[in-house]
Amino acid sequence: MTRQAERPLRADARRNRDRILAAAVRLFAEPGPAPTFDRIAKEAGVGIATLYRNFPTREALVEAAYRSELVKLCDAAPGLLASGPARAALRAWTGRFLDYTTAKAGMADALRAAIDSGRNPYAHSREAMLAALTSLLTAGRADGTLRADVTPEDVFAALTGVALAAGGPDQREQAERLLDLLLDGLAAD
Amino acid sequence: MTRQAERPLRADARRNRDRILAAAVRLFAEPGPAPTFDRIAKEAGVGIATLYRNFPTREALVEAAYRSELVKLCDAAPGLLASGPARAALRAWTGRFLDYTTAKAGMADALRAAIDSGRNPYAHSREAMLAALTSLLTAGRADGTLRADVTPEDVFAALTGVALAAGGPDQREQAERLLDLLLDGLAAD
DNA sequence: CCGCTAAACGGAGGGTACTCCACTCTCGTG
DNA sequence: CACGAGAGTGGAGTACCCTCCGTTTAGCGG
Repeated sequence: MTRQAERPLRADARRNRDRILAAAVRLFAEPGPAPTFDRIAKEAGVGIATLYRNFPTREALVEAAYRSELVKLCDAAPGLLASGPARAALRAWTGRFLDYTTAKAGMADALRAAIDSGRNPYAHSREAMLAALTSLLTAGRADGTLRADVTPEDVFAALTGVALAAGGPDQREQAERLLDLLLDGLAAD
Repeated sequence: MTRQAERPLRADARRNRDRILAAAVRLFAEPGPAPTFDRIAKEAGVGIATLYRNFPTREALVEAAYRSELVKLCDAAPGLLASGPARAALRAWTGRFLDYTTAKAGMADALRAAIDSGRNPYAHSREAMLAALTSLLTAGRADGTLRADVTPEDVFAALTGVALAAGGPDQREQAERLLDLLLDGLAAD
């Protein structure tokens, strides 16, 4: 049940998928509780089963709906590295990660699913995040400010944990402190 | 809608509550997927609304069902402190925390709810955990091995984040590494 | 162009969480 | 002991997630 990039979709299926994503982006941007799948399907003009076929879980839909913001987040790493020391760049990037995960309802839970990348719908998000973290960690190791024995996977899991445990609107200060704590743990001795 | 300790329950309500908890403990111990609320109510011999009145969410039921194990976990802190340095005691305790949160389905999510202690059903769990962490952190500060500027609340959130992000059965090694990382961040400079 | 195949469709129905409200029963007071 | 008030009850119904399966339609090959 992997639809992404394994086989070309029929034209009608492609159209429906795009319509679902457009509807989801629209509805997710509205204030208030998360829209039901039924509502998203109606907004897209497709049946409920079509929605599920394209996006088997809510996490998969959230991840796909915010793919462009994910790309922006990951693309920010080189610029941050160019404008300051690696450790500061990593800390800034983690703040942006928190912005990303907490700005949209359900994003932290989507990342939780992404940690277990056996679920193929998330492979793209996972790989992009790991690539960004790899560049940041590599630079920090090279300049001697970050330890060499922590993997991008572990940092990704730690960041997701922060987002899950302290991702609420009134928890931002706590989340920032947890990021500082993580960075302290990542510091080279 | 706070039932715990604010007003004595009628005898029949007390009995029903106890039966629900006994049924939940029994059913949670069975292998396989988490039991439905309907099943738990039937097992307890009460109506579904009675189950909800006593435990408004699944997290509340999980928390109450495993209260005794929570007590054991929190009671372990003094013994750990008596048998070794504070930092090692804290690390050992965090490992037990992970045992607690990952041994039972839904426990990490219950803790996620406990972080926001505005939800009164969780106040007991939260206070007990914070008390244990306070004793561990205080000892570490006194012997100079742990930094003084991190609160028990932040450590609790960080631990819950680890459990949420890396709490699966095949993620134990990663979770242990994240705990090590957290302890490194907590170390005094 | 036509026929065929299988990809894709969507509404109905089942599962589960959750709430409503008419009814029952405990407990406190006289 | 009797009575009344309100705490407590539970089955039916609602909301939402999710899947099944008969039907439709795109696209390929002759």
